[in-house]
Amino acid sequence: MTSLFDNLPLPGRAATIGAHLPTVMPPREEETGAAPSSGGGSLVADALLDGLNPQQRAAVEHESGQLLIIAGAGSGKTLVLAHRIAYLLATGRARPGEILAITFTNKAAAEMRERVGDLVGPRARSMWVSTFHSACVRILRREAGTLGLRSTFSIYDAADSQRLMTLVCRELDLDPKRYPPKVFSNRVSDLKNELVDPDSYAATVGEANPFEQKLAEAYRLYQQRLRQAHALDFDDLIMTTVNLLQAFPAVAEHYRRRFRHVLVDEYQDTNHAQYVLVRELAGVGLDYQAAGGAHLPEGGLAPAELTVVGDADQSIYAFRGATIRNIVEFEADYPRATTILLEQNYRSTQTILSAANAVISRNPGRKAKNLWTDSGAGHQIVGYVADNEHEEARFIAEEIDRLGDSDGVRPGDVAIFYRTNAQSRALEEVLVRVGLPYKVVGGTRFYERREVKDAVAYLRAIANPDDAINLRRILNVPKRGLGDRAEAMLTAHAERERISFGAAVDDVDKVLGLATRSLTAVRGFAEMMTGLRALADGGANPAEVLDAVLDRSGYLAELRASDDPQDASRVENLAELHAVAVEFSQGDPEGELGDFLERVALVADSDQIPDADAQDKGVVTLMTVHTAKGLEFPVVFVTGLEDGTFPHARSLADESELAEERRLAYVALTRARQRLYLSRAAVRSAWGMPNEFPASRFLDDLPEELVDWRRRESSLSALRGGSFVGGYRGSSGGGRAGSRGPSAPPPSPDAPRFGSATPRSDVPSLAIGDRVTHDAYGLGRVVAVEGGGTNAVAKIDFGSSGTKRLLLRYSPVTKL
DNA sequence: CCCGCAGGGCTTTTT
DNA sequence: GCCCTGCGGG
Repeated sequence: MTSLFDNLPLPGRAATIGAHLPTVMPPREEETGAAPSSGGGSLVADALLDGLNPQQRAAVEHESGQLLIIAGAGSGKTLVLAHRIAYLLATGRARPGEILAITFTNKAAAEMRERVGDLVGPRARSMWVSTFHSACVRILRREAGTLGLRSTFSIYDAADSQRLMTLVCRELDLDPKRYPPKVFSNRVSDLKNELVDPDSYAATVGEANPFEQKLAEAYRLYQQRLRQAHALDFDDLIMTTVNLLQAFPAVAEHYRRRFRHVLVDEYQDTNHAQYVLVRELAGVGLDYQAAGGAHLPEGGLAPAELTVVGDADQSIYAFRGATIRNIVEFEADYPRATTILLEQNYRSTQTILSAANAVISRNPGRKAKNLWTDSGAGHQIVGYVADNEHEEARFIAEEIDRLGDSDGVRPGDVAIFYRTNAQSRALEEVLVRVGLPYKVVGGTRFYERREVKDAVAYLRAIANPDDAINLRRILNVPKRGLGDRAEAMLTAHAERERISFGAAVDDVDKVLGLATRSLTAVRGFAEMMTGLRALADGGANPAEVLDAVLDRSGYLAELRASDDPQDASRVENLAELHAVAVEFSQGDPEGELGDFLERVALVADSDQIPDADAQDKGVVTLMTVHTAKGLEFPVVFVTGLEDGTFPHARSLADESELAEERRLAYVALTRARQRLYLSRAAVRSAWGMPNEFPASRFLDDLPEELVDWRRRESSLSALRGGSFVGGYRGSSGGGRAGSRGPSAPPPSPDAPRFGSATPRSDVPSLAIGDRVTHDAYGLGRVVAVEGGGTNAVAKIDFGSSGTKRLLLRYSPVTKL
């Protein structure tokens, strides 16, 4: 009903596959000798093993079957993968076209391509080195016909999907309070990541559960609308490819014959759909495994060699469906698999590694692993407790400045990490003030800016006339006097005639109920679009099409005419988009509009990370810890180490979420090569409201001798009588005032008390609506409760004192 | 139909 | 503290 295959004859179960494939390389038994490779010039396989440690070498040389490489942070994972690919080529065990290497980000893919290219030269070109998503797009474009899909299908990003879901919910008359489109959108994403289609979901939904029933309805309609628009959302890219491979054995066989070596990077971040995709592509099904691994179906194709690389301790994407099970259970999934452990770290000092190990070792149920290095202890970690986020930022800026003067550290050597994007503001303010050049990676992304999305919407609507979401977005942008009413008439016409929204626009003369004014406007719009499509079809490159769009639509003229300074920066952003298009055409003169749109759709935050150019002094890089994964910097500041910030408040109540936060902290710490700074703010404002936060539990785990505390406690806690030993409590018994701290006056009886630094054992159990009293804020009413037990956080409305979110364990709150 | 304003919700993390 | 949505006046 809602699957893409509805109107297509579904082949039955996989037929037995005939002829043996001609493309498999003749097996070569022992290839360890220094055989100069054939096509690759003077490349000698042995040279690829030079300088590798024994484990790395084993990972490069390993032959046949499935290989799991557990690669600790900084253990040379990318090097091993690149060398393994080059080694496959150099020994003649594979030809470039037989290799499929999958990464998560474009940046990682580009790096991999470059490194392999450096090793084997231009023949690396015919390998597929790409992200999960772009590999799927490539397959889907090629096989679009099989699916009854236009090969120029649109790719909807999260914002597009959410808009569509909002429309769908409205169409279903759902109360946005009870059934928030955003929640629906996320749930649908989860379902797709689990490969649950609308029908099977509907079948599992309990009758007594109205929420799930509505969700099932919305999912079905959402999927239908996507298909009508010839659009796929991010999750569809994976799910649809899996469906394709499973429903059409001939297609699956084609790719299995082609890709004899499948390599997957960051395997710990794969979700279920990606896991199944890998299995389908490699042809290593569980059926095969169940048969003992030795038996092949008659005349069948031997499975591809599968190499996966990952580190369970760096799995930080559970929230988007990644499951650590895929790597933890790899050996169970593939009983004949070989596992190689890379524990020697080539990135960080022993001090940094010891700190990271101390933090991660607290995670329950974790396979023991210990990173080590022979590069020495290095600098002590620097700890700092600031009074608030502005002071934290000031400390960081001063420190960067000082390091520049005393140690020649350049801005480009430095990265500042935070848990959530919102934290970047305070840091940016100070960096601007002191004049340190910086760049924020992520956050409000370039491609999410309104004007950029508008321009891209034009391009998408040109490439795919049925793309209703994007057409509707631009129908009245810039203003053409076409409002809700005109749009509703067009929609009604489309439904009556069972044509797409885009077709209705072209058919405007037959649309009933349109005012003459509107009719003229729509006609003008339709003619413009027709003209633009003709231009694109006539071979104009993306930049030229974009030019025409901005010009003929009047979009640019409108912005230029405005005296709003924001509009001036919008023009600049459009100019930047244009530059991207020009650059694209230079890199790929044959590239068509669809190719450009694909590039635009699949960019990630991490793709805009500045290269720390040796020439340049570079800029300080600010980003979330998630974005930082896979990167390294000589100097790293990890900020906001507070319980409630990092770990995030929403994870405090759940053990598995807390474990993920801990892995996140592990990732953060292991990015640092030489110097690591850990800071926290005693008070941090969110929603313009200051809140007090206790030290992060992760700080507790650090062995004391590793950390040089520049400031141990906040003024506030000193004021309170120094009952707070800033930075570390617990492990050493906690207790007395830090002897280095300023001696604190005894608390005056009427000084406000905001919280107690030592956790209380009698956490009051509160429910929404309870009336409470707080030692400082007075009477209040509980408006929300998050978490439970000792980690409970309550949002309490104190009337004139405002609404506060309090970690009850530390707050002097009494239930009335 | 367009614009301005008020109010509510929002902050995890992303291909 | 910011952005989007919904509402009312022009």
